[in-house]
Parts: sequence; C-alpha cells; structure tokens
Amino acid sequence: MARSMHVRRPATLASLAAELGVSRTTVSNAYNRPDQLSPELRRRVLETARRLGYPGPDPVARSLRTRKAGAVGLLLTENLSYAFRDPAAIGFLEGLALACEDAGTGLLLVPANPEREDVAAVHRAGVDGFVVYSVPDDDPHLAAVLERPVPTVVCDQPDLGNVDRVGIDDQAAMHALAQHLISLGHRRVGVVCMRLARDRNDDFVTPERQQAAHFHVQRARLAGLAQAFASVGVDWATVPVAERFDHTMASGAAAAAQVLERDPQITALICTSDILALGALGEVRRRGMRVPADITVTGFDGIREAEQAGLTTVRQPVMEKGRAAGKLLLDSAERTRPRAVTLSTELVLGSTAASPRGTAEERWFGP
Amino acid sequence: MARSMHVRRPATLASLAAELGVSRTTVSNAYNRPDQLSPELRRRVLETARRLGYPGPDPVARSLRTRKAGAVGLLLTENLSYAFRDPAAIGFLEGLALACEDAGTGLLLVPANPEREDVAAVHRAGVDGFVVYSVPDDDPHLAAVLERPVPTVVCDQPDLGNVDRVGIDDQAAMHALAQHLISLGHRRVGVVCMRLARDRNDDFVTPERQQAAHFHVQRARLAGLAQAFASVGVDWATVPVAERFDHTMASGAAAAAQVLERDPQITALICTSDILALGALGEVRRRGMRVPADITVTGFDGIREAEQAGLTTVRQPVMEKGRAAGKLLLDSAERTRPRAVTLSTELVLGSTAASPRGTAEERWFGP
DNA sequence: CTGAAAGCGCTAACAA
DNA sequence: TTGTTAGCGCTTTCAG
Repeated sequence: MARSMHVRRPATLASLAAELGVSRTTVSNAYNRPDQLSPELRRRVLETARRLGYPGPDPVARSLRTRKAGAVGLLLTENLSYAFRDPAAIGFLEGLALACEDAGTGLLLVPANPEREDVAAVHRAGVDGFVVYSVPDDDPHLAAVLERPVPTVVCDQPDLGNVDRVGIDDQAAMHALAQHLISLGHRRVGVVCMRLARDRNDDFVTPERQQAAHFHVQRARLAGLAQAFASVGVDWATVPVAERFDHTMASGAAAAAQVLERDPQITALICTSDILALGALGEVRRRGMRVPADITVTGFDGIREAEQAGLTTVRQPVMEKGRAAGKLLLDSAERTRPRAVTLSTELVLGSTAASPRGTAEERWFGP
Repeated sequence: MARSMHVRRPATLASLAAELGVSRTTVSNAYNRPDQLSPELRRRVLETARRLGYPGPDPVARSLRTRKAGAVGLLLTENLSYAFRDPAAIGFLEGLALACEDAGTGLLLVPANPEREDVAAVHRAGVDGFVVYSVPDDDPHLAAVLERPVPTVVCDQPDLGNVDRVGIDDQAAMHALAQHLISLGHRRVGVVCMRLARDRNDDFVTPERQQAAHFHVQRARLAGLAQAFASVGVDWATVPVAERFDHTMASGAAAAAQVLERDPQITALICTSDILALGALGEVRRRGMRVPADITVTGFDGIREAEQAGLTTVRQPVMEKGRAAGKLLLDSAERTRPRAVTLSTELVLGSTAASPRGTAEERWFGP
C-alpha cells in the first residue's frame, strides 16, 4: 500500500470529533472503551481516523492525563553502552526486561553519564518508577532519582531507609570464599577490586579508602575478606589491595601485575569480579605461573566466561536480581513499608584454587 | 502560615508560584532559563521548591508542551529479554545506546511480544522516534510504528519506501561466502537458516517459502546462496534447507542433524547465523565428523564466540549498525528524502572450511 | 450511549 | 525582569 505524500496534518482527537460531528468523549471511547459505544459508530470513528491520518491518541497527552507513563527508568552509573559489555549487567538487564515485558511496561535506559554531573536526563524521564543499578551512594543521579515522586528500587545498594532494594549478601558471600581459601591454607594473599569511588584510583588502596568506599558492593566484599583473614591473624593492613577504575580484563591483568610486583610471595589473588579475575588469570599465566599450582586466583559473579575458564568464584543470580527489581517496582501498589529482597549466592569450586605449595620439594613433585 | 494539611498535595509549578507570589513563568524560567531572572529570585524559587518538596517540572507535562519526549523507542521482534541473549543483538543495542548517549537521549525498549498481536505498547510509547530492528516485514508492530507520526529508522529491512534504513548487503555477503565454498570445490551442500516468517516451521523449506520469506535478512542470504550455487550448475531446489524458529545453538544442532539425515553426502553445512553454526558444529562433531576434514561448516555475523571457535563466517559491524541507526534517527532534522546506510562486511576465513576430500587440486586456493 | 465541562502541569509568545 | 494569555491533546466524572 502506498503512503500518501501529503504533509501530515497533525490530526487530533478533537479535530476528528469535529469532522465526525461527535464529541471528543466518543472518539476517546472508541480507542479506550470499545464497550462504551456502538460497534457501528466505533467502526466509523476508526475508519475516519485512518482516512484523516489520525495516529490514535497522543501517548504523551494521555500520560499527562492518566498520570501513567507506561515505562520504568533504569539508571546505571556507567555509560549507557557499558551495560552491554559487562555480562553481569547484561544478565541484570535481561531479568529486568523480562519483568517489564510481563507487565507490558517499557524500559527506559536513562543516559546518566558519570563523567558529567548532568542530572537533567533523570528529570526529563517520563517514567512511573526507577530502578537504580549499582551506582555509588553519593552519585548525584541517584539523589535526583530519589527526589522524583515515583517509586524506586535500588540494586546493590546499602539501605537507603526509604526505598525498596534487592541484592545479595556480598559480605557473607565473600567471607565464605575467603574461608575456603583459608581452609586451603592461604594466608598471604593479594586483592584486585573494582572502583571504590567516583574518582579514579588505579593504585593500591588504603584501609581507610576501603572502608569509605562509595560502592556498597565493593565495600562489602572487601569487608568480608578483611574479616575472614583478620580472624585467622592476618593483618589486613599489610595485604596489597589494587583498585581499578575500568572494569575490564585488561584492568584485571594490570592490577594483578601490580600486586605481584609488590609481593611476589602471595599464594592467592582474590578478585572482586570475574572480569577482573579473568584478566588476572591471563597475567599470571603470562608470567609463567601455573594456576592453581603456583598461585590461586578467584573471582566473583559467576558469569559464563568464568565458568568456562573453570574459575573458582561466587555465583550470584544476576538475572534474578533484575527480575526481582522489576517485580518489586511494578508491584509497588501494595507497598507499605520499604521491602528488601536478598538473593542467595553459591560458592563455585573451580580449578583455579588449591592449597599453596609451601616447599620447593612439593613444587617439584606435585600433589 | 496557616497550613495544617496533613496530606500534602503534590506541589506543582503553579502552587509554587502561588506560594512565592510570582507568576508561573518565573518559576518555569528558574528551571529552564536561568538567565531570564535574577540570581537572587532564582535562588529563592529553588529554595522554596525544596522546602515544599517540589520535584521540578513534571517531565510528561513538559513533553506535552514542548512536543519532545527526549527518548527514542526501540522495537525488537523478539521478547524483550531476547535482545540480551543474542550477541549480535547486544552489539546492535550497544551501538544504539552509544548514539543515544551522545545525544543525551533516552532509549526506550518497547515491549513488543511477537506472540501477542498487542500493538498497544507501540501506541503508548512516548518517544521522538523509533528504531526498528530486524522484524518481519509483515509484523503488526512495525505497521503500528509506521503509523506514528515520528521519524523511524529500520534496520535489516527491505526498502520501505518512506523511511530511513541501515543494513548490510546480505545477499552480496552471502554470495561471497558461497563463492569461497564453491572455489574450494563444494557442490553438494546443506543449509540451516533462521525463521523465515512469523509462523513456526522447524522443518525443511520449500523454494517458495524461501522467496516469500518475511525476514528480509534471511531471504537475502538465502538468495545469495541460491544465486551463487545455481551459477555453477547446482539445482537449488534439491538443496536441503532446514529452518528453525528459535535462534539458539540447540536449534542449530537439531537442524544440522535434520539436514545430515536427509543427505549424508553433503560436504558443507552453511548456516545463516553464527549461533546456528556453533550449534551445527557441535552436532557434526558429536557425530564423529571432523571439521573441516569431513565437513565444512560456516556461519554469519562474526560474533566473538564464532571467532573463538575459528568459524569461517561473514563479519558484519553490528555495533556500527546500531550506532548508524541512532545517528540517522537523531539527525533527522535535516532529513528530506529517505536515507539508506549500507555498511560493509568482511569474509572471515576461519578453520572450519576446507576443500571437500577428493578435490585436493583445489587446495592451492590457500589458507 | 453521548456530550459538556474541567482540568492534567507545563511552556512560550507577547505585553507590560 | 516579570506577568498574562493560550493552549499542548487527552481523559473523565457527571448529566442527559
């Protein structure tokens, strides 16, 4: 069917009504309440609409009137496109998208560039609620979201007092991983972690910075480690913890190198994400070390790539997190007090962790 | 002040203006045109706003007034969550997200479930334009989008006459791949392709169905194959072409099995996507065939997993497609006539294609 | 089953 | 610099 070449006269519901000689209500009903008018009249309305090129009720005007946007906003701290590079973020998105789809709701990715402090996009977003995924607790975008008078669900955040949240017990999960390493005999370890705050610090981290970290998830994981190792007499202040701003395998590799340079005697390299761990894995092998014979490497997240690499890690249900966040937000009808969903995690015993070799003899003759 | 209300009616720009004893314009200006009023007055406005809990101008009302939503809609044929499983789709999304981010625009994922014919979500989407990614040409959601009076860019679609589009030359790319196989000596081949229409047909495909395929991309790829092989005397009607509705490795494996059952003599299995090819690869190996010694397997797309598997395939710039689509849409200020962007592809010679046994003299064609 | 009236909350000429 | 005036396009009681 050829489309007419005429300039689209922006037909409105009112002009249609005028053309038909009926009231606006009737036209509105033709679209929204078919049972409120005779089939015959409805047919006439719809057919005249087509003839006039009336595209149906304007969604924005309808939203204004009904106070419903039919979409939820997703705020990510990273560049919008980052979400599509990190497998964990993709999993979260998938789960959230699933929940939205079930509810017939749109999902609006809000462009919140962490570099600029431009919060306007948050204000401009026509949504019925927000999901905030893993942003620093001092992020201005988060503050802007919390000021919007719509329900919000935060993910991987500390208790904000007033909003629903979903997450895992990062501290306990990491503590369990640490216990595992401790039981294997590791005492001298190094750590590679993701960014702890909005400023770039591709270097070692002081204990103060660890405790003051603005990324709840990273803070909790480091706390879990510190607690576990301190409990067996390790002075956590002496443990090299290397931070990286960019969450890439290259960063993981560089941080691993930095840690190994600082203390070549470590028997385990604990990474706070699988991506970093995969990078670290590459780096230690590049240096001729065997894993786990010469050094143990661990991750966190349980992404597929990690599984393929046989990484010892903690698996968390990223997709479920997204879905739970969506459900929480879309159910918020019955919301009375803030709700919190904590999902469970699982220690994955891969092939990258083993007991450290204490002696040269052991090194020669193997297990 | 004698305000003893307990239920605070959500403050509006008007109520703020009243409270301050200024006009609504002034308040509006305080937010949108700071240079249009004295800093002092602006400070007062903003501060009173905070006190009253006024969250700033309502985005929907603003959109209605300015006729700008600040977002573009993305229509995918698959379940919303599907987009996060297919690497090619993720790449496209990443590119599109990048373009949106550059423009400070939101990206709304429209829930368009292909099962239901529920087009309402398209009508409900408050967006300034649409990007339509790889949907069948008879998809009602696509029709609904085209009826909306906003600019639209389609991706991987035939020429719709009136809208911008971006894509690759699928037919030429597949033709080139076919030529490569032909020069290696392949004449007896089988094909595995993605769904060709909205109805499920997990079976062989007739030539008619091939030509009438509603998915432009698949139709073009099959046409490229048919043309190349016909030109060397192969009767395309005798070539087994197995279609699969679901785009998964499992589907690829099943389709490969079906083709091999039909004609165990084929020397090459040509798949119209990498995902299918990876599944086919698994299946032929499961059957004890070596690749490429016993059989050649090829894909299409050039996703990372394919590269890792050494698949012979066609690489297309999926991320660039997304970015180009976004740019086209967001530039549509200067749009006069429909524009089309065709990106280039590259034949990737992996390790899964070689001459069929018995035609050793063709091996000079090289690595 | 249909219509009249009353906004939803905001912005943008244009005046003052 | 500030205010006045008109809507943006639609939905929704509430009467008839």
